[in-house]
Amino acid sequence: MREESARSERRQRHASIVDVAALAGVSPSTVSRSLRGHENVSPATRQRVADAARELAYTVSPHGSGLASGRTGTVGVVVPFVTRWYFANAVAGAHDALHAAGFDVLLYHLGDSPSRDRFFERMPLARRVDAVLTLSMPLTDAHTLALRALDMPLVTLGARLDGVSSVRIDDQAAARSAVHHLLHQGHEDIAMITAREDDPGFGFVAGADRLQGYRTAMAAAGLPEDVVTARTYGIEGGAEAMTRLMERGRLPSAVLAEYDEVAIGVLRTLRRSSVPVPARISVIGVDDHEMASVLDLTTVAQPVQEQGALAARLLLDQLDGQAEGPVDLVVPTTLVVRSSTGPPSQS
Amino acid sequence: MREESARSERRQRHASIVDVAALAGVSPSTVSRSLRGHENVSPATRQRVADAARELAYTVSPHGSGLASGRTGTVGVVVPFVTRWYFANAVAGAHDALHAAGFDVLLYHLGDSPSRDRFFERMPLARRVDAVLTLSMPLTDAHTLALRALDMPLVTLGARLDGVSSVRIDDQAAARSAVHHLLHQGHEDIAMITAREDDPGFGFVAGADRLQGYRTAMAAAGLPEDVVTARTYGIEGGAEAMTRLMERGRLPSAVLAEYDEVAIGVLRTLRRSSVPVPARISVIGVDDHEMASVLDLTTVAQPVQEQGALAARLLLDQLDGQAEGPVDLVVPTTLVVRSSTGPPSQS
DNA sequence: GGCCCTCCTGCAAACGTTGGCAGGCTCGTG
DNA sequence: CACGAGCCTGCCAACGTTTGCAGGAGGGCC
Repeated sequence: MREESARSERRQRHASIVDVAALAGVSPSTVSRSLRGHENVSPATRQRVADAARELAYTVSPHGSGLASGRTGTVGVVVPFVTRWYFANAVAGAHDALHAAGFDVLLYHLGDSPSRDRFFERMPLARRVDAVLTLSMPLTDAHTLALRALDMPLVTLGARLDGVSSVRIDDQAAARSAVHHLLHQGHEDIAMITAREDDPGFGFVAGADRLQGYRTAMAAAGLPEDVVTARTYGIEGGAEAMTRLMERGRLPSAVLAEYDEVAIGVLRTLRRSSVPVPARISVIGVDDHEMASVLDLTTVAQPVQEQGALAARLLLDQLDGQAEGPVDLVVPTTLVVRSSTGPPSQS
Repeated sequence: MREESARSERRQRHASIVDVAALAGVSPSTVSRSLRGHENVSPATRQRVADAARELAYTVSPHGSGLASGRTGTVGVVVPFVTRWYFANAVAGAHDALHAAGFDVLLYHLGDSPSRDRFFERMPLARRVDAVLTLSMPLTDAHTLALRALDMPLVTLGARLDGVSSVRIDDQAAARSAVHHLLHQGHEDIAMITAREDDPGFGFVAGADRLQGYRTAMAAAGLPEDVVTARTYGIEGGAEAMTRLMERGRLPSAVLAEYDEVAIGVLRTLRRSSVPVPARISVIGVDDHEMASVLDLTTVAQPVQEQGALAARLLLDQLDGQAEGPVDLVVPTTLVVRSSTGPPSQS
């Protein structure tokens, strides 16, 4: 009791716009206009207001402002797993661009499929944000419906959505270029490891496209497909899938992993089984994960932070009303050859 | 013109609490109370309100609510670099705990030292959040002052701050236990690589403590110190520092890295120089980074997501007024022995 | 049957800002 | 000197909730 009242007394209320107005000797409206550099405010007034605001350490209340203007100054960034390299980097890129433009970032870390469903059902974004950025998520129809219903600027990263701007790489081409690299080195027995294609609960939505690229490239070369689907995502998934691949008896001469984390899992299994890379088997991934350089993993690199920033920029354009309609930005990838790939063994 | 008016017409305004009230045949106050399950509302009314709200797809406006109640339902999470494994995991842990408690997470990705300063000067957190969680950041006095001035619940992760609750590991003990492991294997020539100790712009604030732990353990064993400071953080820093260490001519028999990413950089340099690990040199880190298992890196593991969740819980307790005063939660670490450490070579 | 208490509900006043509207002042021009 | 055109500025009505206060209805107890 006693303590509580003491505490609430000590907690000095924030200065409000009327306090600033009083101190500056003007009306609240003038303060509002002045502080936002809006319309025509005389330099003298502007100065007085600025001084008063600084003296009172005034910050505009997002609630008051949001209520009156209908804008929140906040963008929602929706991501399945921040802990994964790709997402963390995309979030960082997007955050920095948005923050620089004066927007706050509300992070929604969705996790697995069921929590994802719950999220889209409750749609907590409704009135909290001005725009939404979704990162490479496998979206069900219900999800996209919920997103569209928000009726606000929307950009997707790493995935296509009808009528929505997006930033991504050409996943099919990336996979093809990986396959071509292997073909070029003389491989003919190339397996692909995908991450849970059928139940996309955890996967990158890009998986299907990369698989398609692999198929196209193999078919064009007249070679048979060999696809293994990991039972879980990331390193563990790759490790487990590679184990299964080895248990089949006959080892392919090269493996294309859907993304680098899978490839890293593959490498771990191979090392533990003392299968030499690339002497006995070549491994290639997609992403150019931070660790690829450490593990000497050959990979098809994509610029992740840049894509995040690009997506943010698209969002900002839409918020400015500058946007011409949805665009689909496809950024280039580059093959980074390291020593996890090489010519197949003679045998 | 035409288009625009068409668009704004189509954009159906959100249902407000008075719409719900009208539909349910009650007053807005009753809707408010009912929806928050607050005071006593008759079951019949509660049901009618719930139905009306569902029918209109009503969501409370955070702005209206925030303005009236003074609460934001939002927690600010401040992090230097989300792209780093430790931070991404801590953010994930904290987010999930906060989200489960009904809070939104405003992410502030600060980056390097200058942007950090700018952030704390402008203090955009002021009226947007109910509480703040800062993740292992080296905070200057100006920073902590700005944080305290917010006068709201505050928790730090991976760092101590006077009068503020914190969650962390015992960094000195972690480093000591790493050194003891090496001593136990017979090493006497143990170097430590720290990440930019003097200018903590990028580093974990824990670095100083880990260094201290190393010093204490070495002194207790009667062995001389050998400290190398990396010029940048993470993998690249570790790689570069190891290069310098090798250029000195005499190689230590073991290296303790301030954290796993540094150790990973060390391993990269060693592999590229064909220095066998652990035959010629042992390497140990701290964290148990996701990649440690892939690289067979011996390390002192700490539970990162759990610490994030724990920190969130502390924050929630403070928001509930349950907190007894600041606590300093120290979670245990475990030595995970893999094959990057072994007895020193006979030579 | 009357009185008091409890339970439920409505009223109205905040909360802090924005933006349309209108009015006053100043300055330039004829 | 009069008139018109800008510039600046203030007034006021939102925006959507929460919450203290008060009042009405219904039920239990004597």
